[in-house]
Order: sequence, then structure tokens, then C-alpha cells
Amino acid sequence: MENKRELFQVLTRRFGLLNKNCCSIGSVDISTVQSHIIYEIDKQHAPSMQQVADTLAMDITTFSRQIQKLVKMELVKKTPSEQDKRIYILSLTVQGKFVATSIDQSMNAYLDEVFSHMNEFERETVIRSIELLNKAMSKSHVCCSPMC
Amino acid sequence: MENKRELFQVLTRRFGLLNKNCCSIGSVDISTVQSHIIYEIDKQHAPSMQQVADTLAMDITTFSRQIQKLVKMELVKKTPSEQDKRIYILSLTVQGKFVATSIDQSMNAYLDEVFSHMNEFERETVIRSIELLNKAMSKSHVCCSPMC
DNA sequence: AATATTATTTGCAATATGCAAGTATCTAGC
DNA sequence: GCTAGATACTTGCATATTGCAAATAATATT
Repeated sequence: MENKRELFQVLTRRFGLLNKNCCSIGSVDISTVQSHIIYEIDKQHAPSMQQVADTLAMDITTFSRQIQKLVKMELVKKTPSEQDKRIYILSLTVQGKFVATSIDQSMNAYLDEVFSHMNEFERETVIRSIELLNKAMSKSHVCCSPMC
Repeated sequence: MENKRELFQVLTRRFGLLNKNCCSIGSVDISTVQSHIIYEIDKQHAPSMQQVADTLAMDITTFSRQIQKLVKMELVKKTPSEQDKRIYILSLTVQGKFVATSIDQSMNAYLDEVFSHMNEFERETVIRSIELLNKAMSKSHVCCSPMC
């Protein structure tokens, strides 16, 4: 049986995660980190800075600066919370929504293409296994995963 | 069934790939990219710069600079090839070998801990599925995978 | 021998990162 | 009600990283 670590090494590099840039939407370059931020803002309902940074396990200062960048790029909007003036609620602009959708589509297209090399049973097995893996990792007591 | 993209998003962030730094071995901080370079040098037999950069799908100039850094850190050694003076063969120093082993151990320990949350059948299924996924991705005709 | 190609490095300009410290707001305790 | 402590986020600081374009040296092709 194949060495476990090798499998995850190959997976990481095939995801393109060793390069800073992720995708170009129109003339905008989006990095991996930005892509994840945009995705999470889109997914959560009216999330605060801290919520998104915690979800992504990112350093808050780096996160704050990335948000600044995304605001400048007009992809993200920050709105002070009514209940607590320290808290900012994040949302996507129309442009941000467009970028999120574009990334989503190209990722799903890629996944569909990859899965097209498998039969139906294999597809379901792989999906279920990733679910299983994600769940097992969420149960891990190790505070930060050294899986890079 | 769970959205495919969501599964891979969660997987990426659980691997800790959204943070630059990967691990600390003694007083040395190793980034994700460096970790992959060290791993690949350790794995291949007398690899050249280009071979490793190609394997990792990294830009050669960024790669060259990372190697310079690893040489300065005394983890990697560059030796001109006898057959072709343009080519440099990469190898790990004793220190580099130690760092590679340390990373390997902590990754395998983590994986063992994660897999301990599964039964034997689930373990084998997950392993097989990652193999399948890696293979399917290698067959993909998409030149660069937008999976960030 | 001259020219084209290749392996790697460097110039350049821009961008990213995380620890420490700062600012404004909220909460807890008196 | 007031104040000290805690919290959410930002900024200072110093350093690190990235990728396109160009350069240099070695090899291959004509």
C-alpha cells in the first residue's frame, strides 16, 4: 500500500497550492487565501471579521490586511455592527459575487472533469471518503495540523 | 450529498495550507513550499533543479531562490552535474535529512491520529480514494488546476 | 563556426506575513 | 456611574516571497 504522506503531498501539489496565485477572473488575480476568504464570506450569513478569520484559522492581522485589499478591489464590503461598534460585518459586492461565482464554476468544472475519469461507484466512494477524512480531522486533538 | 467544492475547501484549510509557515523544527521555521522541496529532494535519486521544480509545478525562478535559501540554511547541497555543467544535482545535508525526518514523523503521527478516528475498513477506503483521486487528477487535461 | 536552445540566476517591482503595539469599544466589578 | 480589564480590529515594523523579464553560461543544432 502506498505511503500515506506521499498521497497527501501529491494531493496538495495537484491542487496547485504551492503557488501563490489561484485564478484570474477577467483582469483580476486572486490568490488562494483570497479565494478562501471570498468563499467563506459568500457562504456564511453576515459573518464578522473574527468569524471568518477563525474559520480559516488565519492570523487576524494578516486577515485584516487581506480584507483591506479585497475592499480596495471592491470585492468585499465592511459594515460596522449595530450591536457592537468594534465588530465589522463582511459581505460581497456585486463584483465580489461575480468573482465568487466564476471561481466556483471553474472549480466545479475541474472537479467534474476529474470525476469523469471515475465510474459512479468510485465517485461516491471518493466523496464519502473526503467527508470522512474531514470529519476525522475535525475530531483531532492536535491544535494545528502539520500537513503542509 | 455534500457540495464537492466545500469538501475540498475544508480539506485545504485543515491541512493548514492557508498559512505560510508549516512547522518549526528546533529553531528553524519551515514553510509549506520548503517542506515540499525537502520532501521531494529526499525522495528522488540525485534530482536536478529542474526535475524537482517540474515535479512541484513551481516557477523555476521562485524555486531557484528557495533552493538558495535552503542552501544558506545548510539543509540542501547543490552539486554541478559531471555530464552537463548547467545542471545542478540537489541533495540533503545531514541537517536537512534530520529536518526531513522530523517533518515526516510529525506528519505521519498526525495522520495516524486522524485515522485512529476511523475503523479499518474506513481507513483503507479513504487511502484508496485518495489514490484514485490523485490518479484521476493526473489524467486531467486541464493544464493548471484551479483548486485553491 | 555560428546560431539556437537550455539550465539556472538575477533585476525589478510588487506583494505578503506575523509579532508587537496601538486605538476604540464593550464588559465586569466595585 | 465609574474604572479597569478585555476584546475587535488596525497599524508599525522588519522581513520574506513572488513571478515576469532579462542575463549568463553551457550545450545542441545547423
